[in-house]
Amino acid sequence: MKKKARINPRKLPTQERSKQLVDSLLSATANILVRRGYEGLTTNRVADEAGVSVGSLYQYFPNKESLVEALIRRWSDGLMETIADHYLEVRNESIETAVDTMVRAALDSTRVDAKLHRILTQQIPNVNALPALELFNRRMSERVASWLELHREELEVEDLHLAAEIVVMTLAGLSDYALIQRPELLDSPSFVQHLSRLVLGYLAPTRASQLSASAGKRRRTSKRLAQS
Amino acid sequence: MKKKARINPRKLPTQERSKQLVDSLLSATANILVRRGYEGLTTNRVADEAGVSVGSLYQYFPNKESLVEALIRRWSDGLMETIADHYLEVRNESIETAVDTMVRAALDSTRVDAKLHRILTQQIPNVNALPALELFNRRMSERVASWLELHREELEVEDLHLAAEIVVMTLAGLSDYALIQRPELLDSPSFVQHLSRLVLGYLAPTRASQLSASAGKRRRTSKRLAQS
DNA sequence: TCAGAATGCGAGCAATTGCTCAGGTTTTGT
DNA sequence: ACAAAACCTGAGCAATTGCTCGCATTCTGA
Repeated sequence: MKKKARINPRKLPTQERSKQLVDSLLSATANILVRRGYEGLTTNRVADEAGVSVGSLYQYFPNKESLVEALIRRWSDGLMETIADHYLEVRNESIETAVDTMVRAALDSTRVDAKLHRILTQQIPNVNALPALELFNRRMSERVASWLELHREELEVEDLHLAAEIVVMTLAGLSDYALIQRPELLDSPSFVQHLSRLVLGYLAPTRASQLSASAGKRRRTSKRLAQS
Repeated sequence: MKKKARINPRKLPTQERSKQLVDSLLSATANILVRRGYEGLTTNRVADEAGVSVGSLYQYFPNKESLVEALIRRWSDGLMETIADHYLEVRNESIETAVDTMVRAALDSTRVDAKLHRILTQQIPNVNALPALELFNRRMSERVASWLELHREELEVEDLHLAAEIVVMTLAGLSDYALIQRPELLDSPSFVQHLSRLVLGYLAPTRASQLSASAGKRRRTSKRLAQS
């Protein structure tokens, strides 16, 4: 148990064989994380689960942390991709619809692989994955900001970048919170409604107030099933 | 390194001497957490730092986790208290002022002992402190909910309990996020402004829209320095 | 074909950790 | 004063972990 034996991997996977090996190591890592948590994650165990030997593991990962880091990178890239899709979907919609879609997208992406999502977001502080997370958030914020630009005149906030960041932070935070402490909320229609109102009321309170005024008793009818 | 040797402490501190011991153990735990992180937290090290022997530690804490759990309890109790004060302050104020105060309170409580706050919230998943955290959130939500009751007619949300929970979750989440990823924001006036707008726009979009309408060019002048 | 590079193996080392226990010291109640 | 209870000590056990290294196997390209 030295301090930090090595920082770079000894080799990069060039042949197909080794690429598969790296891949199965990451999958094994994910499995073990889900089944036994971070405490139960052992390099020996990972190698075992992946059906390779520890030695091979240490060819491509300099240490235990880097395993989790790599997994987080793979995972957040996937997340980014699916959310980018929603972003495209939404370019030409009204603010109300777009916000609704974004909220659903956030909740959906939390639900997918919920258990892994949960463990990864929780364990991020344990590994040096903050940079990766920051990057992720920055890219998300930029996306949202550039979407906000499209609606500039309808919005009642000036600093669109700060606004975008706050929206992203809010949705991510509330999704995670719900996942961890109130899983029922994730599937509750009224939760979606409230989140939409939260975001819309922030970006365009006037529109939001109109909306809640016109919804005296009747249910609001917003369809749009986010998928993926 | 057994699995979980014992769950209950052997003794409860009854004499004054041992109470001080327990206290210094918790403080030592906090110090070490701040200086070396959770990885660096060792029962031997804690005992050393507190100037007692490991044996004594294990008289009052059944295992390592319980140390951190106890620390989290002590810390969240303190938090709860200071925030409860703000709650009293605010009973007779307008929604706008009250929201502003709550936002500032949230940011303040994050700033105090920022480093410890950060490590504790991050390490909560590592120990069995979720129950304590849930309790904390529930109590906070109840406080906020009962405050919302006072303004029932002015609000444009029906489910006040859900609303309270969302407000609490939002403020806590954004404060933590800011602390960890954008510390500058914690002291930025415009961040406070945005958060107030976020919450107000959710609870009472009509009022929020009036507010942002009347703030064409001029700076909004909201004083009120939250202290504590 | 075949050398050398890439890949893979896994027993085992070195270090560390959480925790115990037999025994000493201090406090309390009488 | 004195016994019992509460408190404290710390050497060291048992287990576990991250990681290395000498060697075997497979692949690549000329």
